Formats: sequence, C-alpha cells, structure tokens
Amino acid sequence: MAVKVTTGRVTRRRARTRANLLDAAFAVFAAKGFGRVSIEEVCEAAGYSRGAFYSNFDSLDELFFALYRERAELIAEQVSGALALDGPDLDVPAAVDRVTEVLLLDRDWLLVKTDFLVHAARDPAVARTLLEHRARLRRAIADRLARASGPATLPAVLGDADGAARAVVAAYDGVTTQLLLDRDVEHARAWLGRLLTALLTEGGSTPLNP
Amino acid sequence: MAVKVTTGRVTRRRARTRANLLDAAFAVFAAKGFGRVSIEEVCEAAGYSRGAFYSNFDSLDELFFALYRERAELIAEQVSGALALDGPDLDVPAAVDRVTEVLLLDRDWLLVKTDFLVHAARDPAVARTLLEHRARLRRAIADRLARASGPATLPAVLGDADGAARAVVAAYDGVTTQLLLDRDVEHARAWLGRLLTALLTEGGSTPLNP
DNA sequence: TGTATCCGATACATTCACGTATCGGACGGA
DNA sequence: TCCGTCCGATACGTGAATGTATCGGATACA
Repeated sequence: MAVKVTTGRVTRRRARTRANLLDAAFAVFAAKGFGRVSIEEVCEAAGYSRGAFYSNFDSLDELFFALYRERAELIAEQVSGALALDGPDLDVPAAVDRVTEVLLLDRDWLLVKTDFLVHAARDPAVARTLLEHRARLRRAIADRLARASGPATLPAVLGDADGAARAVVAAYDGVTTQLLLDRDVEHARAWLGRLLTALLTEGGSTPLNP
Repeated sequence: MAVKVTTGRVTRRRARTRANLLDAAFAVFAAKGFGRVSIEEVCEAAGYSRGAFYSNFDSLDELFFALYRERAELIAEQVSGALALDGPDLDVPAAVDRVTEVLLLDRDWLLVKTDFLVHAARDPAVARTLLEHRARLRRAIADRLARASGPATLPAVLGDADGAARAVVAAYDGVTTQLLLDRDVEHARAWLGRLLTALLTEGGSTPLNP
C-alpha cells in the first residue's frame, strides 16, 4: 500500500523523497514520454533505488496521476492569479498576454499534459479528473469575462460568457498542438493573442502589435 | 530489412498480410495506446505470428509511422473532396458540416492521431512529417477560402486566407481535444461549427441551426 | 543518548517482450 | 504438374523490467 493508513508519524524524509521522485519523474516523462519510461529510469534520475519507489507508489500510473494533479493545481493557481491582476475592467490584450505567458511557457508541461490527455482519452475515470481541471479553468475565465465586460461586447455566436470561455480553451488547445510540433513559442503566443482577440471582440478589432 | 530491395516479385500474399497487420495495429493502437502495445499483441490481433511482423517491418515505430501515413493520406483526400464539392461560391456552413463530418467522426483515428502527435512532439523528424500533412490540409482550406470569397469578407485579425486556414485548423485541434475527453461527437460538431463561423464570418453572423 | 519505528537499498525469482535463426509450406511461373 | 523462391510459423537465447522479501541504517521521540 502506498498510502500509509497508520496514525500520524507522517515522517519527513518520506515527504522529501516523494517530492524528489515526482520532480525526477516530471523531467523523465517530459523527455521520453510516459509510455517509454520505466520505473527504474525514474528512480535513477531521482537518485533512489526501486525500493524507494515501491515504498511511495503502487505503480507508475499512480505516480503519473499524482504528478499531474500537483502540477495542474499549480498552473490553475497561476492562471487565476494572472486573471485577477487588473481591476474591474478587463484589459483583454494584457490579460491574454499574462495568461499565455503562464500557459505556453513551459514546453515540458505541455508534453506531460498531452501525455496525460492521451491517457485520459482511454480511461473515463481519468478523463473525469482532467475535465474537472479544465472546467475549473474555464469557470475562472468565464467569471472574469462576465464580470468585466457587459455581455453585449461578446460575439453572439459564442453564446454567454461560458461559451466564450470554451472558445478560449479551444483556441488554447489548438495553438498548443501546433506549438508542440513547431516549437515556436513566440509565434504561438502572438497567434493565440490574435485568435483570442478575434474571438472575444466583436469583429476582431485592435489586432495586437506585430 | 523490411523493405525488399530485390527486383519485382513484389508478391501478393505479402501485400495482404502487410495490410492485415496495419489494420489490426490500428485497432489495437486505438484501444490501448501506442505506448502500451507490444508487437505480439498486434500479431495476435491480425492472426499472424511474430515472424510475419519481422518479415514486414523493422520495429513497431516503423509500423506506426507507415500506419499514420496511410490513414493521413486517406483523410486528406476525403477533406479535399469535401471542400471541392460545391461550386465556385462557398457555402460556409455546408462546407463546415461536410468537413467536420470527415474530421470528427472516427474516434479511433483521433486517438491514434493524438498518439502520433505525442510521438512527433519529441522527434523533430517525425514532427516534420506531421507538419507537412497539416500544411497540406491547411493549404487546401486556404485555397478554398481564397477562391470562394473575396478577401474582404474575412476578419482582418486573421490576416490573409492562410491565416484564416490556420485558425480553422487550430479550432479543429481545440475541439478535438475536448472531444477526446467528453466523447460527445454531436456537441463537438455543433461547437466546431459555431467556432468556425465565428472565426470566418465578419462579426459571426448566421449561427448554425440549433 | 537510547530505542522503537520507519524507510529505502539490495538481492532474488519471475515474467515478459524482443530479435534471430531455422524450417516447412505456399505461391507463382514454366 | 513441378520446382525454385518467398513468406511466415516455430523454437530458442537474451535482456530488461517487474514485484517481493529481507536487512541495515536513519529518524523521531522520550
């Protein structure tokens, strides 16, 4: 059993090695892809032996899951923070800049996230987790949009603020796909900016500075 | 060597088993994911022994690559066909309907395609192949857009027809991601339609019939 | 500082997938 | 029908990764 049911005594060394294993796993997963990584590789990268692994996790899947939860939580907080920055009226280009900064910067995270998507696409239980994470992000965006601009300023086709938020997420996913292939972060950020302004502002006025 | 360099004698049985292996591999990859499939599983699904496999391919990667090429070619033709259907003036909603029909219908293909994306994201050589395939599709879309509607009818933020085509592909990728998770094809098609009309028609007029 | 507990390293057995080498039968041309 | 060639099945050796069981040292607490 990886999760100790015993009372307290949560120990300290344990927490450290667990964190080390997770960090090492992130690097290894990003480099080789989840499907091509063995337990031993993770342990080696972390500087531990397999005994440490089996003392902390039941399987590589479990570690992967924990890893995703941890990082996704982090990202979600960063995005919420970036959205909350400016005052009651939303500066769309600035907010877009800040959010894309967080979302597109770390290629390793994009890789691991996509691995997780592939995983989730075949396992409904895992998919539910990912959908919840996405829903949380989407809600944060929708709230921000609804709070800032009167609904009149959003294009009608997208429906309400939630629809607009869905569009934002879709644009983000689409740009991510391309970015994974061409590795051009600057282009991706500029392009995402264009897409979002085209989607969010009626008629797509005020393109970003080239 | 998997590719016979010898003259002619291309044989017939060989072509059949190769096709059978590819078909079986497609099903197995879709079901379990490329990273979790062994050569033996593919052979078993196809009704052959490992000898047949090694007589036709060098590695599972090579088979995967061949498989992707084959199917991608097929899809590209279908999309081109769907785009070429109506006359000189383009009926955007109808064309969108036809194209999404082709692109979103086969969940197995989406799964395999995403596996391939993950693969390509870590191998520049493979990425180049995928980028070429995407460029071909994009060009078909751009040509259609440029030929049909005067450039004035496209929103300015997206730039020229090629920019609009990029936006279409991004929207497609984004919707695909969501579809992989929620498995709601009808919703995905409707949503993609909305996105595309929002992107392609100035101001997003004429939403699709609900 | 002493000690009971916890943690992670090591050693082991086992399973699994791989790649090869060889062989018998199928295929296609005369 | 016969025969040379080709193809795919079988058997084998090999290496890798897995999961477990055990042990020595570290850690937390008195």
